[in-house]
Amino acid sequence: MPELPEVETIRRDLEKNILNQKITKVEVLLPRIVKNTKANFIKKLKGQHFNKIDRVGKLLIFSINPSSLAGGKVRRSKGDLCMLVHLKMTGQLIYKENDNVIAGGHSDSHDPAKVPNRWTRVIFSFGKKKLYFNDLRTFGYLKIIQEKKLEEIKNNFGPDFIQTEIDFEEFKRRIKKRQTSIKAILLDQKFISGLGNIYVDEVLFLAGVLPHRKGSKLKGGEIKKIYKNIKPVLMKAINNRGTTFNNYVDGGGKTGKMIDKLYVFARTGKKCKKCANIIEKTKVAGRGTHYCKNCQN
DNA sequence: CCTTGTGTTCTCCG
DNA sequence: CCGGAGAACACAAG
Repeated sequence: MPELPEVETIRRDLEKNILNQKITKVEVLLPRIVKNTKANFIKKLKGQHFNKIDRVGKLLIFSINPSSLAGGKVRRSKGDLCMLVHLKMTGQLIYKENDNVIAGGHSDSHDPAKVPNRWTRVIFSFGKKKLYFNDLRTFGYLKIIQEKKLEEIKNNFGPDFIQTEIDFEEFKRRIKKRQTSIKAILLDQKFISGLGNIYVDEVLFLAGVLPHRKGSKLKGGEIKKIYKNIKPVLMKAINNRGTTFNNYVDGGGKTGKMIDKLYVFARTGKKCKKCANIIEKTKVAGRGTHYCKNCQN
């Protein structure tokens, strides 16, 4: 379940490795994963290069430039193209320096530690170097769009606490007028972007607020605690290269180190790290929700 | 059956 | 009846 810290970790890993390299081959193994047709997708990418990777919420934006400009001054115009990549729940972007073809040269391996494997959907080649897009449940997508459409797409995302300064009074005012649970509010990508199920539970634990509480009923002090904990939770997760709960790996195919540092998520039945109470699990906003009823009110 | 991020559709309420 | 908010559903596969 890649959320902001996992997507940001991948973004940074890929920026170090694939920028300004000519895309020599694009293989689409599962056509419906690319949003415009397979033929068009390949045509728009082949022979070009990526010169920048941005992120808005959990969405990655790869800028596409003609390879004749590789390494040179980046000049972008409205007609230029971008590739959007959303990992949804089980998408992966794994970069490999060497040709790491599995034994026998087949791509039907059931070993998730090897690429390509049976969940590999798209392969980008930069000469011998490869970037694999894997997706077990195939909710993720890759899509070529015009740069001028970006503004409209970005408008669907709220600020993310990492790239943007957020005014507390505005944050409080907007929470106060919502009649739904604070968990649903924090999961709402139009309100703030980047948080998913894991980090919403973590933020609410640290803020001492129960997830089912309605936004309108929260006290100013409680909203302040939520506000103050969002950035630290995300930064800590980025510094630990993300949470590998089941499927997530970084841009080099390695697991994250954040799972051991979580307070409540996936700790049902275990002792609270602050008060030794038992962590409980329930359902809020349709999602599995973990909390400590002693530390949260 | 359960799991989840997001887009779409349905329902409710004033 | 309208608009908007929120809830429910759809999606896929293990």
